[in-house]
Amino acid sequence: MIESLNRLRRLGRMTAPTSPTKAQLLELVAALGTAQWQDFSASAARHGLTGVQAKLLAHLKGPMPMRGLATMLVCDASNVTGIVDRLEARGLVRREPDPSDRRVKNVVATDEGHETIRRVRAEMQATHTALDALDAEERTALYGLLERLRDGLRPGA
Amino acid sequence: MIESLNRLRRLGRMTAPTSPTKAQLLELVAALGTAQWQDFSASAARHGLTGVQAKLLAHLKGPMPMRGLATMLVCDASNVTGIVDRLEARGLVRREPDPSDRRVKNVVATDEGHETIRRVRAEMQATHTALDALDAEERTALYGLLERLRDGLRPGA
DNA sequence: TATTGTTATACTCTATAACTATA
DNA sequence: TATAGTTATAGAGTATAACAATA
Repeated sequence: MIESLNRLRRLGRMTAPTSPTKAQLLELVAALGTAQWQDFSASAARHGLTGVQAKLLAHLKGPMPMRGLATMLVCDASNVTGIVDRLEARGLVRREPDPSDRRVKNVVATDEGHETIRRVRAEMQATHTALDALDAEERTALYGLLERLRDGLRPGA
Repeated sequence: MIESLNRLRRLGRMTAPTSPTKAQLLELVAALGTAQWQDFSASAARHGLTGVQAKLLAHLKGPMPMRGLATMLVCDASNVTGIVDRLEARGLVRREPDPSDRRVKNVVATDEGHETIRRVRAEMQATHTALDALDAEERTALYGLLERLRDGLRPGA
């Protein structure tokens, strides 16, 4: 237990001999965010998807109204029409009428849609080896820290 | 020392009672990356900049050739022309000839460019309070971990 | 009246290909 | 020949404003 914490500390000490400032930490978070998005987009592109299309598909666990997708993507609802149009044209999602509100259209992933995003996810996991060195306790600590960072960035999330 | 490590661990325990899987960690890294970019873009927009424009300006510490900017932004060189055009039209950057290679144009931030990006950075720091709770040792550990994550995402970086 | 989804429009970012001027 | 920067072009994402259908 103490050993895993010491290891956690050693991981930090390895590359940052002096204590980083808040500005340096924010810069690194930005670099990590950029790297994450670029890798995800590149992986998506290998499967014929744009980054945004893959992101929508990845969040589509069940039927979701267009409006909900706009909220998830943090963009105007009018944009979702085009994004879903292109995914639907490729047979990766379907639009279904909502039984309880005829204004609403629910978007659902097709089998091919599920399969495609599954491959993108698998590819991401395969190329991310940095996390494999962490044991269960270290992952827990890291998860909590990242969660706090994210909540700090988006208080409402 | 041990106390700060325990605190680090407690921070993790707080919101993740069970050990997260690699998939869950990657999903959280993605969410953090998205949140980071959206906050940065929103801050940039408040100062009349797009996210990419602000990113270019933020990395422009000294004179940089167009080619170097393309490498930094991880995009084709042809895109940089337009991005710099728009920044230059607003008086935030200048193009200067390179003395040693007449093919090269070096981009430099104007005083107004520096001032604008300084305000964006200040705004980001002000809204990111999550890091303030960490002491020097915790920041060091976190920095090292984030660095490892980033390097795992982009082995070449 | 308010909300959902869509259309029309304009702008930015993106890659590709072709061009020029230099090296 | 190769490289730096640009132009032209087409596609995708973005916000704004207006609209029809429904609540």
